Amino acid sequence: MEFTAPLKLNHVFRKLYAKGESAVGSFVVVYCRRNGLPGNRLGITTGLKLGNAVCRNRARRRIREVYRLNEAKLRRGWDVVIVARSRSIDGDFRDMQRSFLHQCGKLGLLREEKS
RNA sequence: CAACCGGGCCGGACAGCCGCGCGCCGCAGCCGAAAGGCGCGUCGUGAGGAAAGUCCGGGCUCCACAGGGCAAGGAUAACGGGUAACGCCCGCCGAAGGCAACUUCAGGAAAAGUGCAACAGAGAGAUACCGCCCGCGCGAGCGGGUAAGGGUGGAAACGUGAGGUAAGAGCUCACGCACCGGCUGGAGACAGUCCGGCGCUGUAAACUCUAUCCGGAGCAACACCGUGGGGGAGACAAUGGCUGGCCCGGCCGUCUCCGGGAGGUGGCAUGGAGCGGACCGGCAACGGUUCCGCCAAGAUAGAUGGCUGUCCAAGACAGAACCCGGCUUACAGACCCGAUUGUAUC
Repeated sequence: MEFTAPLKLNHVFRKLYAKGESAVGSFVVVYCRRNGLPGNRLGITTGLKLGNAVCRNRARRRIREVYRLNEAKLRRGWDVVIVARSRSIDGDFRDMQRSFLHQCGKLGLLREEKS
């Protein structure tokens, strides 16, 4: 990924859940907050409720792929945490991308369209 | 051909584009004095038969290791072998099931002792309800004998037949059964048309007894480098604490709360009780190591995904986390080998 680092510190996750902006979609829940860094940091949460390890892996990979394909459209300097919901395991991929972009638009994460 | 039984093997494939972990090599790219790091590119490689449950057995690591004794707890349970070891595997015995191939087994001891045996039933190692027989009584009944018959029950005085008797009873006999001792066979569990004794219910998945084994915790172990801190408050001063049960012995100021803190490297992967084939030994598990092949994930918010197309039997269960040997559980289906039974044909 071009400008995104993994987010691994547990206290950052908790801070985002507590103070970050959020948007709920049918595939995922997105939390975000400015981080004061030049790039973004991405964290993916796949809870035990989703199923066994295979299901959780699959959800995480599909979410990472959605993020990767649409990374160029996002603003920089944000921490983003994406929480998987059960449809992110085997829902339609194009619907999932559309839903994610809509959520990002709500949160003001999308870059201004260059006209 | 069908049904069934046992074993083995595989568990979507191929192509294109984009993307990821690791390794090697390259680079007139960036940082650095250098070592090296970052970036980019080529090539290679990249989850399972159960990776799972964490149920057993080990390796490895630390703790306790100056020990000694006792107790407790846990595990296993026919016999012989295999193995580093096992509660695993193979063979075999016994029991149960199946026409059979074959499958299943918490398979030591009830004559060391204690307990329990609900309901039913007269009675559960202690018994006479009905019945049968004898005696007494006019009679209802009473006293005694009796386990052959009835009924109850998972289980009722070893079973069947004959003799015997007042009626009966292993009381006696024949055959059988169970147990104990001998003899014969077998390496042994065990088996036997043999001989003698004996006739004593079940339950140990009740306590218990017998034999064998077991120190504890785990890679978030542990080692090294680095960072922060080396502090404050309180309690008890031996009649205390530690030596994860107790005693002897040994050691020591101890304990609780609050505050501060940053992580990295090794362990860790070209391995090892390794896998496959041939040969030799063995019924087999397995061993020999003689020969020939095969082994290449190693993350640490945790690498396999997305899209498109083709094919088919239409993709199940499911993701390595220190490493091995097993067990158990989950699983759409595909293929191969062998055996049994039935049917048809020769």
